[in-house]
Amino acid sequence: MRIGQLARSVGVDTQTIRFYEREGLLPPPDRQDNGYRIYTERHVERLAFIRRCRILELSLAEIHELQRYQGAPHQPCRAINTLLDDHIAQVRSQITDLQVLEKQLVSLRASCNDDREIEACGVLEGLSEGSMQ
Amino acid sequence: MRIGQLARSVGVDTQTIRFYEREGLLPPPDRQDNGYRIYTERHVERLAFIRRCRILELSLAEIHELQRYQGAPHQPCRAINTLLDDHIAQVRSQITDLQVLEKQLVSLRASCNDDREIEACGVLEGLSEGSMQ
DNA sequence: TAAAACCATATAGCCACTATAAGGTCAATA
DNA sequence: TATTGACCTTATAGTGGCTATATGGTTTTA
Ligand SMILES: [Zn+2]
Ligand SMILES: [Zn+2]
Ligand SMILES: [Zn+2]
Ligand SMILES: [Zn+2]
Repeated sequence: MRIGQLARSVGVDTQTIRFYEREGLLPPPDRQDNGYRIYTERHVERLAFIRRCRILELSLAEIHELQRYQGAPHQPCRAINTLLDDHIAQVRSQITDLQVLEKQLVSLRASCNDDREIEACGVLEGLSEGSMQ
Repeated sequence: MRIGQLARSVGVDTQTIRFYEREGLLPPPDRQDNGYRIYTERHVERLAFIRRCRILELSLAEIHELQRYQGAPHQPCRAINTLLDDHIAQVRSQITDLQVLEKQLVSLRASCNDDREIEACGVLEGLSEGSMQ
């Protein structure tokens, strides 16, 4: 199949497919005489794998690492699980950070109603006077 | 004061200060005969304002907008409060998204313990077989 | 036969910086 | 006086993961 069909069947832009190839995540496929890329079913699987990883916000580097593990099927899988644990930890810390941020923003927002002049806006005051901890 | 002292007093890199100037967030200061930038106390305040906004993850575009409001002190402040409301909504949606992500990751992680071969790793299986919703 | 749809490469843009290179200026020290 | 070191300048490229644009070749369809 050609790149357009691969793109449609996995739900990715053709540009993204070429990008993954350049980044070494997707092996370079054979070419037709006219230079068009020809993909096989294995490419579909490989690309779908990448997409599922990306949905989980694994980085391209992490995906690369997972692909290397796939090439050594008899090693213990601890490294894979560790990779995922680290990723989970990072997501949790992002959540925590955003929750702190949300509290600060809500508290700032509470310092003003909608019926003031900008001069007297509590939000702008809060941002200007650095009463942030 | 020169750029280094401004940078230290606000806790920013000198590069970042020049970057803000290029982006129109910080007004271009006067120059000494040798070309060095000379900053005033107003620049300190302005830069500190930007930094406090950035800590709250307001975008440079949003900061720009806030600065425009500062120039019209007798307008009603509704637009400012709306800007903040939108930002809070965005932060909350990020949190929600990350919480969904965390659940998916934890469930994937639960499908494997640390004592398997990569071939049998539940994590890799889950990523390969697309049993994701 | 001509238009529409597809393919190719190369390049730039997004965000908010951060890093590097290559050089000019100034004060203090050996 | 010569040189070190700290400071300043501009210009350019890199980060991540795409996405958009420009320019042109190829295939399919009407
Ligand atoms: Zn990760
Ligand atoms: Zn207000
Ligand atoms: Zn925002
Ligand atoms: Zn495992």
